[in-house]
Order: sequence, then structure tokens, then C-alpha cells
Amino acid sequence: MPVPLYQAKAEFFRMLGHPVRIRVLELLQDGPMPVRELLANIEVERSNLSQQLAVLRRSGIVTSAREADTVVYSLAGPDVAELLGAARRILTELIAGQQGLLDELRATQPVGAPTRGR
Amino acid sequence: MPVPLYQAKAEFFRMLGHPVRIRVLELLQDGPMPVRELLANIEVERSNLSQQLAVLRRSGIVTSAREADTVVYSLAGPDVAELLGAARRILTELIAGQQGLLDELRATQPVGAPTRGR
DNA sequence: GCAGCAATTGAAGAAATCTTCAATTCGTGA
DNA sequence: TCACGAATTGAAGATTTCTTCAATTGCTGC
Repeated sequence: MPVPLYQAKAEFFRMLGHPVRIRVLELLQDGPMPVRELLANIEVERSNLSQQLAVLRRSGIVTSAREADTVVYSLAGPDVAELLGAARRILTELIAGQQGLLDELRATQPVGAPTRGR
Repeated sequence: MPVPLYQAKAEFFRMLGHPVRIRVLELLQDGPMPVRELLANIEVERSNLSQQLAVLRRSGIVTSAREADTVVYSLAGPDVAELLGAARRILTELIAGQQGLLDELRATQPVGAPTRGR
């Protein structure tokens, strides 16, 4: 396994690590969408959206095309839905786990107090 | 859809956005592993690894347990492999796409030069 | 108790990312 | 050609994350 692969993977995930970028990818799952419409669906100012779109474009996960006076964005490939799905499953799992932990904490009323919960 | 979900998803991906953390997760896919062994497999100094393990622990994607004089880490759930797999597929796709683009660029010797490739 | 190894923690400076603003590009229609 | 709206860009300051160091905790064996 070549060494810099971990670097590429990490960069890829970092590219996904922003709420606006996530929303864009989710919106694009239903098909191509002009910037105007993205802007209407996401609470962010135009220039900030542009910055985030630029990040996505640079990574290659989306493509853009000009159509008359608007710019339309699309997903570059089909596997994005799968990725977001897997992420959602893990998140659900993690949140469920934390919920379980909370329940546990609520149920256990310590006397001597273990005082080591981190 | 509740609004702060995008926040949670973004944080999740940001948590994955570091080469050492990716390597740890990949190594843990084959089963629990003591820190000592992680350290032997990843080129990073002990205290930096600890910092990254702390990030993973805080997010809940791994758990740790002390066994005598060593600490053993495990994946908290089963879906991690799926996520990393999906990520690998997209990465492969993206790199292939960039390769295709490169080929295209090499093949097309512009005369008037479009000068707008970004 | 104390020495010794394993692992974690806290803190500080360095490096990367975010947000925001003004300036610019691109196309359309007057 | 000029003005206009849509979208992008570059740059600066603020915020966040990384790396590294010294100090600390936890366990084992003497």
C-alpha cells in the first residue's frame, strides 16, 4: 500500500467536513441544481456558498456548467449517495450509543462517586 | 429534517479528516489492537498518536480498555468498514476522472487556447 | 514505597481553515 | 457600449486544528 494514500483519504474526508458542503451534496443527490436554487435552500450568503462550491469543485466531487445566466452544479459520480448513507448509519449508531450511555449514567446514582467519567 | 444535523455530519467527517486517524480505523478493522501495536504500524510519535486516539474516542467511533499494562482499542460499531469502502470507491472514481482529464489535456493541443481550465 | 514502562494530558506556538468584504468576470438586454 | 444581475475571486482577520513538549497517571515488579 503506497504511503500517501492515507493523506488522500484524509483530505477527502476533510473536504466533506463542512455543513454547507454536506447540504450541497445532499441537494445534488436529487439531480443537477443551479446556484440560485442552492442558495434558496441553504442559509448562507452568496459569496460564502461560492467558496464552498469552489472547495467541492477542486476536489472533483462536483462539476459546474454555465447555462445562459446561471451556473448549474452536478455530482461528478454516482457513489456519493452510498457514502452519505454509510455516514448516516454510523452517526445513528453513535448517537444511539451515546443515548445508551446517558441512560446508564442517569440510572447509576453513585455514592462514593467514581469521578472518572471522561 | 432538523437543522443541526448538517453540523453533526460535518463534525463526523472532520473527525475522519486526518491521516493518522484513518490509519487507526483501518488497522482496527481487523480487530482490537493495543496502542503499542498501533504505534508500531503508524509512523507517528506516541504522544501525537494519543492525541488522535483521544479525538476518535471523544467522537465515540472507538472504545478503549485497559488490560494490565497496555491499552487496547476497538471499533465501537460494525459499519466503519462500509464507510471506508464507500470512500475508497469515490476516491478511485475521482482519481480515474482526473486521469481521464489529464489524458484529454495531453491529447488536445490548443491553438487559440481556451485559457479557462481551472 | 519507589523505580520503570505505557499511555494520556495540558499547554503553547505553528499551520490550516472559515467568514466576510470589496473587486472582478461573464453573459444578457437596453 | 453600457448597465445589470449572477457568480466567482482574492485577501484579511478570526477561529480551529495540529504538532510537540514537559508533566502526569496507572500499572507492575522489586
